[in-house]
Amino acid sequence: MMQESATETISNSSMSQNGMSSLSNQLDAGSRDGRSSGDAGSEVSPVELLHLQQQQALQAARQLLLQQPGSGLKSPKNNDKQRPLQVSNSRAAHKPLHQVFSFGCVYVRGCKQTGPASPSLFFVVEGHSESGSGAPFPPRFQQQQHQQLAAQQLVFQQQLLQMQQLQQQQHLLNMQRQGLLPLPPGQAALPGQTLQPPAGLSPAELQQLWKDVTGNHNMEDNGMKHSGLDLTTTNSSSTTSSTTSKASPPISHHSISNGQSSALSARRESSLHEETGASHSLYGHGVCKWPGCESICEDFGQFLKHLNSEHALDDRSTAQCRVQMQVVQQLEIQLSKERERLQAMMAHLHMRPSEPKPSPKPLNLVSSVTMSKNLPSISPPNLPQTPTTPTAPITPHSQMPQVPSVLSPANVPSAGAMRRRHSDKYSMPLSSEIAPNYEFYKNADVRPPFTYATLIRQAIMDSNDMQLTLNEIYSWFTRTFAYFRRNAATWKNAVRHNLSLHKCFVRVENVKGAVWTVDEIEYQKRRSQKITGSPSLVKNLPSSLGYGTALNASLQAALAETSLPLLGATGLMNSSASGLPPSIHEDFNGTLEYLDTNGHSSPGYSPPTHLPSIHVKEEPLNMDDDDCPMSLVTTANHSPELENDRELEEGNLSEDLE
DNA sequence: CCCGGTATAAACAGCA
DNA sequence: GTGCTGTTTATACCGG
Repeated sequence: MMQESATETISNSSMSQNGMSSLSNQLDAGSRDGRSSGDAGSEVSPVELLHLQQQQALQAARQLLLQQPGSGLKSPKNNDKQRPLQVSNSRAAHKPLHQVFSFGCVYVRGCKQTGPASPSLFFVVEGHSESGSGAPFPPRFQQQQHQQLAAQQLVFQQQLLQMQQLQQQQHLLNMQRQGLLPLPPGQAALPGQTLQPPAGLSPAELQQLWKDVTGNHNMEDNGMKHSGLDLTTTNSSSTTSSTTSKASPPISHHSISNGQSSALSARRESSLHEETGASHSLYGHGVCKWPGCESICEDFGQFLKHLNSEHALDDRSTAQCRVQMQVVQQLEIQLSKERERLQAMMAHLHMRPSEPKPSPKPLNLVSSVTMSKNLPSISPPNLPQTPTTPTAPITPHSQMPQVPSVLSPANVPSAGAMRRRHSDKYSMPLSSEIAPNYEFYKNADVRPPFTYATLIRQAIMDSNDMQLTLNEIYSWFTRTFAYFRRNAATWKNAVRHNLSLHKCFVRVENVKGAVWTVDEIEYQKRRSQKITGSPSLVKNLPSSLGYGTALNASLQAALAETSLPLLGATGLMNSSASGLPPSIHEDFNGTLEYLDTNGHSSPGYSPPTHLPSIHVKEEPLNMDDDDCPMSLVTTANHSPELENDRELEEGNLSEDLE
């Protein structure tokens, strides 16, 4: 089985993109069908109406902008010049989402409950698809199909909504990264809101939807507005090219953003939008939202003064900015993961019919998702913690397009097509990977995307006395991973090989015989060797720059956001940290610690360098509802997700990703 | 293309 | 002799 893994990996990885594309096409077609049927009744779809309205508003805003000297939009000519740029940005920001959108389906928490693993849903999808193609059905079946269709639409609508949220999040991220993110209040409620699906909504409803999504900030701000436009346009009229094309011209916030979030532009915005004193991403609710600042500014002007004086271009600001960049990166990674999950879900739903897989095991369904999630990228599957709670996010990384794509374990005799570990280098640490997927790996015959060394270390760390005999390590492997319940000779040999090979594994003679322990220093040494980039700056930031608590809170909040999917999953499965399956947490040093079901770390795992802040659940000081789209999530976050905090911090310390 | 890390396979030795 | 444990070597893949 191992023999073919290499070639399998190659072929799979090479196929992943294409496979995804084809899937996308299929799904796209499916969504088209669904939408076309819905829009067939009206000449102008609600979406189009809304789009037109938004277009008009945008045009008006553009006019205002064009009248502003030095606005970067001095002339239509300039405008044209910028268009490509804007489009480019837009593409960069939305491409993935668009990709997902093209599926006509969005990840929804609801899916976690019903789950993509729902055979009925799957059947519905299939039936719908066939219906779209004009496949004849018996009357009775048609009725049934109709009901199924409705159910399917509901699910898809929910997913679509989720998609919107995702897209918006990404958009916000981009904006934030560019320093011009006017984060409207109420955004935080986004993830949890039970908004009505775009499809079939009236223009008013859509407007309201967008308002809700943007926290009622809306059309005042070009950026947000455009964002909204993109959102609406993309999600609901991905097939109505005419409408979509109209959306491109607008001079979006991108233009402004590209011009930096200078005081000038901010002032411009302020003048543009009377009551938009808070149009600056760093200013909201009369408070400077610079990380760790929170200075109160009576008005926007004062804020600008404050900004220029207190947050001028210096080492500190630069460093803080750098940290913020990392936060954004984390968020983007998470977004990427979410996107992958969605794609995996869609892939699963669509592949399912063509793959008569009579596996009654819910896990298999999950497995399919997991494996297919690898399509475009990598990262280990973040699967449901329990077969009954198919929620955990798939954690693919767009940076790792080499991920082998395995449609499903059932299809791949050797689920271990992945010859190389993924998460080690590009994805989340083992802890965060395995923790949420604990049950999955335990039951699904999927090769864990971790190196043997990582797994061995985890096994040892997982023990009570931090030492295991070879046999116990074997047991841990088989106990923890279904994948290692076969081909014992192969992986056992590999385990032994790794134990001997890596200096980080130390053999200690015991009364009972020989046991293996982990030389953490050596292990970290190994890890650090793989680290790319200098962590020094970030590492020293909190102390040297006085970032302090606020920064930590910010990072944690961001990380909490990063764990949104996990959170969502967790939220469904557990109202609190308790009840979670054993989760492994990783601290700054990359050491893992297992949490018992009560969220308490097992004795002996507390790393010496453990930072208190890691475990401290702080309310993000600098993150109010305005700038934290997922603040609700953050607030609702629980200890299980804190691991992500640590991951981030760990990431900052460059000690995490192998 | 080179190099390092990793996975896999296998040979080999020591030991119970 | 057999099986387990541990070491070492060889080969191949992959990503930087």
